[in-house]
Amino acid sequence: MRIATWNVNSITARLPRLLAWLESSGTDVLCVQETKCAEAAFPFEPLRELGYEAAVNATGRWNGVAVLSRVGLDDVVSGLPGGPDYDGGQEPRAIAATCGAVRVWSVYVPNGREIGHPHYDYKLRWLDALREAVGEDAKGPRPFAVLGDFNVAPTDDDVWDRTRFDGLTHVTDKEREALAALRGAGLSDVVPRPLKYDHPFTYWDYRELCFPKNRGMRIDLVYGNEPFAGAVGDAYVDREERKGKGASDHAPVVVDLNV
DNA sequence: ATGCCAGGCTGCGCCTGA
Repeated sequence: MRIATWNVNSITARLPRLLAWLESSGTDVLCVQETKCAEAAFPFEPLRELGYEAAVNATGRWNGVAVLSRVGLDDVVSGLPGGPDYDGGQEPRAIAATCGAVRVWSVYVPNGREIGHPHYDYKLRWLDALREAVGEDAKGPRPFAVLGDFNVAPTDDDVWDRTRFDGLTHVTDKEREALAALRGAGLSDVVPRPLKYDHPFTYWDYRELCFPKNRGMRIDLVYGNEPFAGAVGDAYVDREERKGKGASDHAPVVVDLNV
C-alpha cells in the first residue's frame, strides 16, 4: 500500500496537479493539508472519478485537512478530540480514517507565528492534545500513523541553515519536546530519503529561489507506531512535484507499506 | 533548467504562511 502526505496549499488551485500526481504516483491513501476551501467547495467528484473517496474537515479560507483513499475509508473522526480553541473556536486541522488495514490521521499543526505569540502556545497545546488523542492507537497492534504538516523541524539537520532560525519558531526546544512526547507515546519518525541532495526537505519557501538553492525544511512528517514503522518498505520525498509552474510550496512524502 | 511568492477573501489591497 502506498500512503502519502502532502500540504497542497489550496486543493482547488492544486487540483490539476493533484489529480495527475495521484495517477502517476499510484498513491492509495493521501493525507492532505491546507485545502483552503469550504467542505461544500471540495472537489469530491473529480476525485471520485479517479476512484478516491474523501473524508474532509474544512471550513473555508484557512487550514482544512482531508484523507483521500481508494482502499476504503471508515471510522472517520473529524477534528482533534480535546483540541484547544483558537479565537473562540476549533479550527479544521485534523481528521482520522481507517483505510484498509491502516489507520491514519491527517494533521495540520498550527504554525505558531512567533515565540511568545498566543499562536505559539496554541501550537504547543495542540501538539499535547494530539499526543493524548493518539495514545491508544499508537500502542495498538494495527498499523497506525499520524501524517501531515507538523510545522516543526525535528532536528537542526532538518533546516537548511540552523543559524537563520535563531529566535524563530519551528526549531525551538519546546516544539521539539512536543515531538519527543509523541515518540514517547509509541510513535517513531519515519524519515524519508531525499531524491536529490542529502537532506529530505519537504518545504521550500516560494521566495528567494529557495527551491533551486535547496533552502528547505523537513516539517512534513510521518509518525508511525511499531506495526506501521515495521512494515515500511520505502519512504521518500517526491521533490519532482515541487518543480514548475503551479506547484505547492510543499512536496509529497511517500511511504510504501508492506501490508 | 528547479528560477526570484502564492492563495483567497475581507477583494481591486490585505492577511497568512514558516
